[in-house]
Amino acid sequence: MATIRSIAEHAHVSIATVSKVLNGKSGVREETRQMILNVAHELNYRPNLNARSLKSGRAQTIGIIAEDLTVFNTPKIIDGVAVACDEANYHYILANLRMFQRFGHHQAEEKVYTEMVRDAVNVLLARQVDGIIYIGSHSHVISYLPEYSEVPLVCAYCTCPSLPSVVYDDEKAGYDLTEHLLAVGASRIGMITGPIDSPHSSSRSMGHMRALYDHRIPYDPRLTLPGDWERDSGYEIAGTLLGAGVDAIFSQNDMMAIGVLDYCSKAGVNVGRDLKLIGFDNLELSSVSRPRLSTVAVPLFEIGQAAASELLKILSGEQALAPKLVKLSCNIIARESTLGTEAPE
Amino acid sequence: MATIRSIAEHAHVSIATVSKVLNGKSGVREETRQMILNVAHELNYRPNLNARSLKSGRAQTIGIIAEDLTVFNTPKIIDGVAVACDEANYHYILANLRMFQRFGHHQAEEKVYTEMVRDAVNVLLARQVDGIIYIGSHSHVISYLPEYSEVPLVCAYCTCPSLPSVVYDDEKAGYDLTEHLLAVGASRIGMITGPIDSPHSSSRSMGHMRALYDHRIPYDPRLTLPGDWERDSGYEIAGTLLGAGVDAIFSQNDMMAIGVLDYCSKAGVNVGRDLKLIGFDNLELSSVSRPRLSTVAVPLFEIGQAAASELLKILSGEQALAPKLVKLSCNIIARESTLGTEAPE
DNA sequence: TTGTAAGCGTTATCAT
DNA sequence: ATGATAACGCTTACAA
Repeated sequence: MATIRSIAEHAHVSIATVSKVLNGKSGVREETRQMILNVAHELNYRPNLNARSLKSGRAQTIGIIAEDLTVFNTPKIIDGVAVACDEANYHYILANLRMFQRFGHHQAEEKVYTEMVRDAVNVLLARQVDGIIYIGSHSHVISYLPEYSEVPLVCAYCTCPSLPSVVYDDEKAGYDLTEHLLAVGASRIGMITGPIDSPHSSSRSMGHMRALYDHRIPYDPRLTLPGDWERDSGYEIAGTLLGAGVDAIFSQNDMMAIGVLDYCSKAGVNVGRDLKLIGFDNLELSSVSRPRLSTVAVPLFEIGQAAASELLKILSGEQALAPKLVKLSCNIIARESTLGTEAPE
Repeated sequence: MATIRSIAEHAHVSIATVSKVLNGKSGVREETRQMILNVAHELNYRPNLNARSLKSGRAQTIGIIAEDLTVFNTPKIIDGVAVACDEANYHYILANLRMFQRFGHHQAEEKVYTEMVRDAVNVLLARQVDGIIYIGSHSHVISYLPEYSEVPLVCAYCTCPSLPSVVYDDEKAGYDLTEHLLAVGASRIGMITGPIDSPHSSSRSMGHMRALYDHRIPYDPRLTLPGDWERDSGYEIAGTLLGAGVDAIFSQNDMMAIGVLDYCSKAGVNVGRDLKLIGFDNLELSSVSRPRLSTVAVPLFEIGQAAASELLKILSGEQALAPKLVKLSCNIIARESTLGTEAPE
């Protein structure tokens, strides 16, 4: 590999001059400058970033810790981080905890997590990253992040009370989607929530109720039933809700909404016309069901971008490292299940 | 950050001694050794990997170039690479080309790709990676990889004629799945291929025909119809094939198989009993359709692992860098669409 | 405008 | 057994 020194030799100048040229510093005759540039190009010179970082103390690199790369949200978040990094001329190094691959849905002991995270942080730190972004595999509160790491840390798609965190806004999504339901003519809306202890559920429900209130529609609590995020619970609750005479259902995730679709297809309910249905998550599945499912898209890419830009701002000194919660809005994806089938087959 | 020097000071020894201890070299008194280890631990010492790589010339790091991180296969392949790296005590750096995000399905000009790849290689090389794994976003032949990069290069999920490449075995999958269809009682099998110029299609079809031949079943070419990978083509061709009296359909991807399911549900054909149906790709979708779709799972994780292990072998000198094609077997995922519904709702 | 030289954190050679 | 020192490729005062 060509080094700054070999260029200096070929160009018959000192390494300092080469360095200046390569770093775009002034104080070099244009002629010399061109000559050096030519030589560098001929030699196919590529700076050794490790050496540069060693010298300058800044690696222009951030670390990304992903709880699990194979969970469907993660790649898009990383994509967002990557774009923000590119724009800021930063690099990134990835560390994959493989939590889901390792433990599945089972919670391992907290200290196992703590250890895994600590190891990952150490590896990243050993590589001299200037900061770290932690990407949760689902939206939860993280308690096992190092209280104080030597570099700033930002959470994406999860929150840590002591850190800047970027998440999406469940409450607003619940509000917006309810307005959408009302806009397409719903007047009696049933809701299938997740398990009662889910913070997602309570926020989404809150948004729903607030939207109803703002539209002067009384909220009937009997029309809200808890599911377990799985398809079957959607199926069962759909029956109950339909029996109670709802003309719309807000299913708090797509999987349960698919269950609702199952029920309706069996019961001969025309979803989109007789029943307005909306899910949450924008699974690929939702664009493929019949009818296509209206749903809520979580701004994954944007979460990544925002997390990176928070971190970059901290690194540039533009902003202090302080607890902070950035909430990004979700997008309502309106499809046939609320709009109706324009062109029936 | 604690350095080797600060440890030396605290321990009242020279940095050379510290280095020896930290690298497990002999020639240090056990007492001194323990003392240094203690100090290092107290100071929370972490070696500066960049400095180490600068000095030693080896970074113990490979680069991963992903054509597009958000394409569904990619994360699992990376996961495989990551595990292999961890085991070998290597690190990895990711570069994401975002091809699909940038161009969608449109092919950009070849020189655009060439440039993107060259840039990515340069970035990785600037970070002193010892080798590179190139992950295609779909299985294709790559022509735009640098003829000669300064480090070894291995392709995963795509092939490059001049490089070691790890892919899955379409032909064998076609063979195996046909045997599965025969095993569950099929005797007249229709096949929906992709576009005629797709190499996947020809390999899968070849495997299919070979399996029929081996089982002494005459291949009826009129039962093979080309689709376009999309759902609608599955729907249409299903009608034709069913009209021709097939009792099984091999749809060369899941999406078209879903189209077949659409048709059958409309036509009142009981898939799993009256018609055996198998897809290809193991999309999440396939486990959620009704009936659940039998399909072929591509060994993504294993491809990543194998690619990494090829590269690692080359790096260790255990193997020379030479063109080579590693083909991994796919798994048949048998579900209700070929096994029938054991417990109908 | 150009060059000299120190030093970033390591490793490794060669003295002591 | 231990330590002094050069070198890896680079940046950056400072000197010329």
